[in-house]
Amino acid sequence: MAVRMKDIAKELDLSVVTVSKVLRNHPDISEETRKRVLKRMKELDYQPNFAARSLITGHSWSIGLVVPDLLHPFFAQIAKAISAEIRTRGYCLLISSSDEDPQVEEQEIRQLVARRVDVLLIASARSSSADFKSLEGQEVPYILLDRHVDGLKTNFIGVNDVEVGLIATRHLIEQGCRRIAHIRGPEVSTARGRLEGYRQALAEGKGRPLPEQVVSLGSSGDHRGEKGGYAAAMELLHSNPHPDAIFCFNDPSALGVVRAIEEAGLRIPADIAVVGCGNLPYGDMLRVPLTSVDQGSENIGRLAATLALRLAVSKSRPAPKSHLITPKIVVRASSLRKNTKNLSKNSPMK
Amino acid sequence: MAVRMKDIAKELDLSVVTVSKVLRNHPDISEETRKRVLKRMKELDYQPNFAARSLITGHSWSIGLVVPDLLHPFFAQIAKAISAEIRTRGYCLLISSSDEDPQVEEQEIRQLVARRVDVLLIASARSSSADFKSLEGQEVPYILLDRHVDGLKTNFIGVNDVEVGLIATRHLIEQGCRRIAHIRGPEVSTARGRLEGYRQALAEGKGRPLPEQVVSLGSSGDHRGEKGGYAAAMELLHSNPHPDAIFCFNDPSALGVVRAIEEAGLRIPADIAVVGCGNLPYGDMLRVPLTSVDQGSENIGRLAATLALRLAVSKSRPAPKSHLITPKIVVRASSLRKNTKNLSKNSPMK
DNA sequence: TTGAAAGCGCTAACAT
DNA sequence: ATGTTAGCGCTTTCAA
Repeated sequence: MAVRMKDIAKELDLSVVTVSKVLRNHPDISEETRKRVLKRMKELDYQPNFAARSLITGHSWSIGLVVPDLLHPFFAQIAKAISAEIRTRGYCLLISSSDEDPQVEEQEIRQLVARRVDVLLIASARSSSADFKSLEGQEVPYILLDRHVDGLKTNFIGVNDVEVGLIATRHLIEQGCRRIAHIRGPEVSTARGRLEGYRQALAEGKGRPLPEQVVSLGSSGDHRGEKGGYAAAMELLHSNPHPDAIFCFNDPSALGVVRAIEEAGLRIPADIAVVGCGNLPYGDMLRVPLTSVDQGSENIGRLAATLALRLAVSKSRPAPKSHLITPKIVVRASSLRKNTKNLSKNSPMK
Repeated sequence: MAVRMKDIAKELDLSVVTVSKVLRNHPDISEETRKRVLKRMKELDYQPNFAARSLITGHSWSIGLVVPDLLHPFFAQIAKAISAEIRTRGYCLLISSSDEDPQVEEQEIRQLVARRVDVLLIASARSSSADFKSLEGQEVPYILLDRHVDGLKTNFIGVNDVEVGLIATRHLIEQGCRRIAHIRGPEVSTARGRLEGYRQALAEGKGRPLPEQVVSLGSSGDHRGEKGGYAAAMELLHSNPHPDAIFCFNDPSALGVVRAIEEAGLRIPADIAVVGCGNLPYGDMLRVPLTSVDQGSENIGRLAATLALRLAVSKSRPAPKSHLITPKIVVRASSLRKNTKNLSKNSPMK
């Protein structure tokens, strides 16, 4: 067995309580005793038993994170940022990748609740507020990431998705595009918001609103969305006249769109401009460097960690907070028809 | 507070023990009692307290994973695969991203040990076996992933790195390249192995061995290695004559190499062929589709999970096992000078 | 088939 | 400044 407080206490002829106090920097300990205990702890490489500590304090000093897909850079970046942030405060991160499966997500959340994580961070694959009923019942505080649920008054950290749709579409209009299509994502808040922003931008001009043309990615299990984007683009290419710009729900689908356009023998951006969403790593190294809306995933991670730590310690349950990141567009060749002041000078590679 | 066994027991006029037995499917329980208890548990949404259970059983039903960088698709894929594999068995995954920092790694490992994870999976940023002394002392079994440490008899799951270097270099030779350079990685087993394979391949021909030319990526903190690859390529381009092929330690550095070559006004692969390592997602969508050695990260994750689960339950400590994945080359335009039978038919996008 | 007693390793409240 | 007592929620052992 591992070394226990009892062992150290016995060796040093002290009580367990004294040893415990030393461990937690209790003030009522003489310098001498403290030194003796600390020394022996070092020598024996003592590690306190968290299970025992958790049992009595009710805290687990761990934070749970559920994401739809850990491989997706957006979520990986969030996870990484959270990990870095909480580790300095002695917290651990329990991560679970739900594979975009609501069933799995539900089950994993139960797991994490049973393990008494101090806070739960969820980038949910579900969309109905009913799904969160069970969570509301629990006393574990939780934060929704990226995707929120209508009618659920809860902590939320994500991107202003309407703004995403707005700046992407506005950018395309500025580039002279007039038949701008949108490939929308599944029925989650992010897709709805981006669609809404797209529509707002189309309606914004002085004259009559630009025509809207929306197709759906479908909710296939293919997380990369490359295939979905390809299929959706094929549909758009067969319309007459075909669009002169496509704003895509995410970068993977945009890559599929690029492929479809190239196969059709059309040029990007001359015939059709393309804008994605997420600012994929190495977007600047692609065959057609991809214009994309950056969602600041690192910021989301940092903010989430900060809020999580606050919730973890606060005994009372503070009023839910919403935090919206403002997205930024990163303009690259896939949409650059003329020089605009919007062009980011040092097109970030992240 | 959450519902406890005691509450259920009292309500149903049973003892805690009986409830506990029902929970764990103990056979000595009458069908009727079992049903009653199970029903009430459902109604109250009872979640057993893992801390209490762990304290007494000594198992935490959790597995720890330490990776250098969660954002790197290679490690993200491993994490995802492990997560999927262990979740079905009721285990949780504690992930920590060490940022390639040995200090952080050490600290995180201590954390995980203190939390009594049942198994520890480590893709280590360290290279000396001395670093693992403290772990040897602990009773927690651990598995090294991807990078192993010489002289440490331990569980290991990774790629046959010599084979990686061999097939990459052989491929370049087959393509007619004769001045093949290698940009090697930092002093870890993976970099050493690939270098070794590179050398073996150069020596393999009938005539006298092809000349070797090796530069180092340097151990900069830049995980993407894009900058490092660029710098290393610049060095190679200034040699006279410059190489006609470059085999890179990883894909990010290969991207930097591509950039350097293009800036120098040379063609890929006509003037210089490039091969990377890791088979980055969307490698086929790059400006220069990148030939790369796939390391089967998903397999590594699955194997790691399987072995981890075995170690988690076995009371005795089985003899350490090593498991080497055989890498596969995915040939794309960056190295394709002539048609070869090596060209994978359906150039996988994963 | 059920339950009483003991205790996992630690912390909190209260002596001394 | 140090120790005593009690108990966190559960499992294990053994008795009924």
